[in-house]
Amino acid sequence: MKQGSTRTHAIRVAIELRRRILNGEFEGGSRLFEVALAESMQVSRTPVREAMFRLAEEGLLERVRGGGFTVRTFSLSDVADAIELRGVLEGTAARLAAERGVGEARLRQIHETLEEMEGCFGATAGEVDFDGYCDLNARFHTELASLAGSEVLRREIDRVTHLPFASPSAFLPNNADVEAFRLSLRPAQEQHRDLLDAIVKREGTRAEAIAREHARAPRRNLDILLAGQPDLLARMPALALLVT
Amino acid sequence: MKQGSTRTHAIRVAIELRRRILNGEFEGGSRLFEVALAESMQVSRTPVREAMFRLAEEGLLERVRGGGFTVRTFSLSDVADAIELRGVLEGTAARLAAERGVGEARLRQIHETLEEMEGCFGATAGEVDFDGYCDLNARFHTELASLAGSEVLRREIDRVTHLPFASPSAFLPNNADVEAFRLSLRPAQEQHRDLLDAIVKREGTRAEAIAREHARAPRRNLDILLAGQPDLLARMPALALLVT
DNA sequence: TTTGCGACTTTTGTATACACCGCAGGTTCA
DNA sequence: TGAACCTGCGGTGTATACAAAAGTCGCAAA
Repeated sequence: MKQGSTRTHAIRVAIELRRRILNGEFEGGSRLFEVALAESMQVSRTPVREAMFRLAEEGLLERVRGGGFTVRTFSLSDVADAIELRGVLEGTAARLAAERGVGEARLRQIHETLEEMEGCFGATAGEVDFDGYCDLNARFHTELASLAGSEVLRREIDRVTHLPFASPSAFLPNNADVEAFRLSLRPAQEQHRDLLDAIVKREGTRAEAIAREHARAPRRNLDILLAGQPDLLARMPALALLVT
Repeated sequence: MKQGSTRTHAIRVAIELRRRILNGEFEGGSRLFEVALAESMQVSRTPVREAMFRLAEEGLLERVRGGGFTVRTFSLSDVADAIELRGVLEGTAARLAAERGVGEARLRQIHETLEEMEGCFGATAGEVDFDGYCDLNARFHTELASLAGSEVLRREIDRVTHLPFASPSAFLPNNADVEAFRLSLRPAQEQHRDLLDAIVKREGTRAEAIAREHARAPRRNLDILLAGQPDLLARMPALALLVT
């Protein structure tokens, strides 16, 4: 394996392996063999093992009795639960931020992000800079997770968010062609604004409720896909782990 | 290292290392060296590394830039946040259980646990079987975590609970001599009962609120210790990681 | 005195060989 | 005929040697 951009083999293998898993290159639940992977990536078993430990920590692999790992599979209800869970955690971050108060600097920063997001919307209803919005949306949610000043909470949000279908931008990118998705962005942005408003006004319960509801947008989009666009569904990399 | 009861060296090392960390045998934030540990446990570096990966996953160790691990330290506010977080997650489990409904078998089981706990209380106010109650309390909370039928949520609760000071029975055991603790058990048991009642009646919001409030009991106990019993505080193994 | 460079040391990262465990299939013995 | 046992194979677990990188110390020059 070539000395790529990253530091250690283990990290590179982890990245490559993650890519393959999310691409659906492995059967759901199938076992991963160290030797085979090591050969296919031109490294020894040692960094492969380390990479597998890391992916297990991420929740993409599962330790199996008697040693080794299998690719973890998720049911549709797991996806729904993960989204619900992110909503609960972000809601807690928002509530605590409101209850405890937020420093000037941090508040200014996330407001700035909010205003930048505003710039992604064009004059007419359906006109949106999708990619730009996605990036900024991710940044907004990262900043939100830190807003309560709790490292414990921030970590946990980070964890849940790492599941590909539970990220704040899940079921958004590469789908600008779905009318319903584009139109859902404006209300989402309104929720962002209301959320900050509630935090500033120290309205913890309201902030929590808004954050929870806001997290459900991807869930709605998923339902739309399930109902009407199975072809698009298949193109979603986040859903390769789904077992039907 | 002798062939102990468990299967692999890596697991044994992880257990032993966890014990040492929780015993406070390492300075907070201090780095752990693979060779030194390997020698002290009479194994090679390989299982030691694996053990450290596992403990990092648990949140007891922290990866440091440039490789290696340090012992993670927690501030008092981290402890408070972890307890709050457990409350939020158990609250979610309770709410979802109420909203979705719970199967007969599971419901009967957790009710059984509840009744067993009742048996730990004696005739007079302060008379309690402390150890028995602790065990059953842990069981009750485990069953609660599964009650919503969400594997994703159950895992996350399990994770947070593994931090020693965030477990449902934290700041309970070995402290039967503290009057305030013993007296707090009866109200706690009432909350258990109310919680199940809310779930059975499908009152999700009420169930969530009770679970959240219930999780704060350890927090109150911690405050009591902080205020009046610093000597007892020092005897708490869960708090060895605390940096003041 | 301070700063920058370079060799040395320490510690982690990787490859590899070997040990061990479970399992499947065949063989042998009652 | 069936059951117990041997045995080879595919796989992970562990030890160890070596490579590479990061940190450390001292020395020299400005």
